[in-house]
Amino acid sequence: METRQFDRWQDSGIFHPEDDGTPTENYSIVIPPPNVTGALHMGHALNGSIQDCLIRMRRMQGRRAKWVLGTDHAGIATQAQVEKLLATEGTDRHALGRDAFEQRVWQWREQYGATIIDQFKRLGASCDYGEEHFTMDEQYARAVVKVFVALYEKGLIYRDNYMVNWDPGIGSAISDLEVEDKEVEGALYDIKYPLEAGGELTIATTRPETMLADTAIAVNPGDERYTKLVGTFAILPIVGRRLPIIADNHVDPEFGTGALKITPGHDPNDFEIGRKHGLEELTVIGFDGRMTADAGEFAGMKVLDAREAVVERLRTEGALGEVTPHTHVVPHSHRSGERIEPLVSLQWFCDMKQLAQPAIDVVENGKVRFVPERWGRVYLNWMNEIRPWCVSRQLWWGHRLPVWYRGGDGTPGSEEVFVGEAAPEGEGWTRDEDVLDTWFSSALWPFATMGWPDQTPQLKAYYPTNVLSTARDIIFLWVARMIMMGLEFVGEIPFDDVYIHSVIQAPDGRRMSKSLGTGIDPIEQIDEYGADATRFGLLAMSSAQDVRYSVEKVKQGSDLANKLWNASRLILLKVADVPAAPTPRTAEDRWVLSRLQRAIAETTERIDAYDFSHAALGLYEFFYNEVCDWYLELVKPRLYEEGANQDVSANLLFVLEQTLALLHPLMPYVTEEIWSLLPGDAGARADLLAASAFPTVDKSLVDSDAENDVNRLIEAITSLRRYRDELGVAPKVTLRGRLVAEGYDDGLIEQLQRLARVELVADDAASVGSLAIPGGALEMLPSDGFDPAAADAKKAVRADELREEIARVEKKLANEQFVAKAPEAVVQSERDKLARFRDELESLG
RNA sequence: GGGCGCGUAGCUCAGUUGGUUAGAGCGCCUGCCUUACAAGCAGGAAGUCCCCCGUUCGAGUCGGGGCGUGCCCA
Repeated sequence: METRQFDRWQDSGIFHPEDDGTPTENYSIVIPPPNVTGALHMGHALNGSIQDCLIRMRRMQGRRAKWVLGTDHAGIATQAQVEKLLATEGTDRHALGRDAFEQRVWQWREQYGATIIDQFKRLGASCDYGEEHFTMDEQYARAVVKVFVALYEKGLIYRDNYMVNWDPGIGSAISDLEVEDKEVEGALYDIKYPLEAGGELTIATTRPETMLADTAIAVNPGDERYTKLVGTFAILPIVGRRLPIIADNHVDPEFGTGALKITPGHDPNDFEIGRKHGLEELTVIGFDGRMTADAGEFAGMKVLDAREAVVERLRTEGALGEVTPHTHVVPHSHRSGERIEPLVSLQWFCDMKQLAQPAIDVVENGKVRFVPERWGRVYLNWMNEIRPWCVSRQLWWGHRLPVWYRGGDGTPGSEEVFVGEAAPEGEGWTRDEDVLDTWFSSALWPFATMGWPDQTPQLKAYYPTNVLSTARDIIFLWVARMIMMGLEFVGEIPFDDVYIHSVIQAPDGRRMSKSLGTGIDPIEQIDEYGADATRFGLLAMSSAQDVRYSVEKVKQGSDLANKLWNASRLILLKVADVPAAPTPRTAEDRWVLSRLQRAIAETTERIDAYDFSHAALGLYEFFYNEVCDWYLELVKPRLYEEGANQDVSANLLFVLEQTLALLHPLMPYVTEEIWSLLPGDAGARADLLAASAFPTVDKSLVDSDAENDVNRLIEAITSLRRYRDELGVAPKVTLRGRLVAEGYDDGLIEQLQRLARVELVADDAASVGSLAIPGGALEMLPSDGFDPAAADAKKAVRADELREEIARVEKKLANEQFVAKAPEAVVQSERDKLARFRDELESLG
């Protein structure tokens, strides 16, 4: 069923709107590009449901609705996958060579790159599948090069020897955002540094092996213990180098001994201090994660082995003090999981300060709006402290830097540099080996997918897009950079709204992750419960916070789908073949049409406000509790009439049709399927629900009086049912009673009798029980199956409750402050309440 | 260290600018194979709204403090 409907949508072309009109008239979303290596996870499934809900509603509202689809080449992740594959073949990328390796990656993409897109189709996502973008497409690559060159020419991209996060696992620098701090059980080693002037200075460190590259010792200028030492020298154990003792505010006097060894080549903080004080940057750890030749006897050792060896050597020299267990945070690569090695390296950086300012402005002035609002502040905090971005990666899979070098004396940095969109003229140029950070290209996604740098019709029709829907962990990686690049290169924000959706956690509250074994596969949920139920469930459980995965909500969705089927079966089986139209004749007709108007208004408002949970649950409530539980039951007598009632048929069809349309953005499949069964000109709907109009409120159908009347009827029926149940009256027994209440016309009285199984008679015999209903009371008359003793007991319980409530309200009204200060309406409602309780107590007799 | 959340029924969560007897789904209990649906229907029980103090006629909601818990940034 799902495949059939999906194909009908696809074939109809509605997913692919023309490149006409303006971005204001049109509605567009670019998908946050999923990783080409990836499979659909719960976050994608939720985000897909959200975006599809928005797109489908706008499309039904008559706008050109375009959902731009594609994937990200994900440099590191993809390269790692292919390298793993090569390893199983007993080879590696170096044996293959760069060109062959790149070909293998492309091959790999051909084979696996469509997985996630196929999975989006299963979800029912109405993306424009006619164009599938990829961050490594030829046209896209042009955009990337153009941006790089432009930023270089502006002086914002530059090459520098700077401390980077080196990931020895993949052999590349990575950005700050790809680094994750983890707590590690280590030790704090006290090392004694002899002082030139005599004596020694003990320094605590977690990384003794880096001492080989120490070039200073620092103390806090306010630390009186060391004031005398500033300006003097210490001797580095093992190596024998003279280390100046300097003063720097950065040193925490509370940590360790208050004196800090400074290793500018291997620690980010030390690097800053080193640059400030003009210290030498020595390197003893190499890019391969082993000690370099400058490490002397330790050369070639792995870092952790060198640590032990250095400690041992210090011990034999008598330079080792106490060693105490110590838990500290160590940066790890988000990519390979390995410990980050902070290394000074010649890399390409992008200075973000200048780009950030306009991107800060548009959020501050509300041009770009975050939902929920608080994420805007998170964005601004980060943007205000933005730091240079290391954009070069020592990988083979990605956009190669448009940079060429010539000459030089062999040391990096001494060459002639050329940056341009095409290779430079002349001999002897070699191109930079490195590629750009994947996120550099994803930052261009909202406009590069639309053909930029060409001024394409698509760009004119759909940029800026309306909303970017994504998870909060992507705010810095994507959202911020997309806004900066959009403003810089198109001169326009990339999207009006940024909707930050919930992160879905495992049912036990832990992170959903494959490695923890806490992941739940959305495709399995779709297999088990259907795409509609999965979508409904995800939307219903989403909120402004993180939420735990709740399979109950998915089941609720599947219950709703089931209910739609069954209710439709009843309707389609019984109605006359008439056009769907609102044709109110009775109170329940006016009631349901009025309730429908409220459902339309609420659903529209909620989706407009990205409140998907209430939109979903509100429609569930409307259809279950109002349409099925009451309207269908109320109209059954008319429906079962000989030859089917024309008015009720038209009404039922109208209500069903409108409900299907309201639900379509949330549950596209089942609604489309039922839609195709509705009687139309040819006895079945040939037109697609997906292309039909989204319901709008018809004010003439709003009828508060009818709502009141039927709500009162419902309350009366429910009260009587409860009363019967509490008194142990058998379900089939029809009671006898006398109605002593205002506001029930003949129609309502008939419904009350039927649905609560009571015969209302004009009999002035003494009552044997009394039940409060809206507008008065229902007095019970003796009848078979009715036990007056039970009724008396019940009456006593109720009377006690009432006396309690009356006392409470009386006390409230006796409070002069309350009567004087509370709004009149509140006071009046308390008075009404009191009157109602007193009446009811009275009626109990 | 700085920041942002969360704590309401057994579970997962709603709860508008403070104002009926605080809600839903699931689970639980009772009854019903009522001709759309037993994957259903009818009804029910169940809450010290984390704790303390304050503001207010009135606090789940606002303010302060505390406890517990999760995340982000440095």
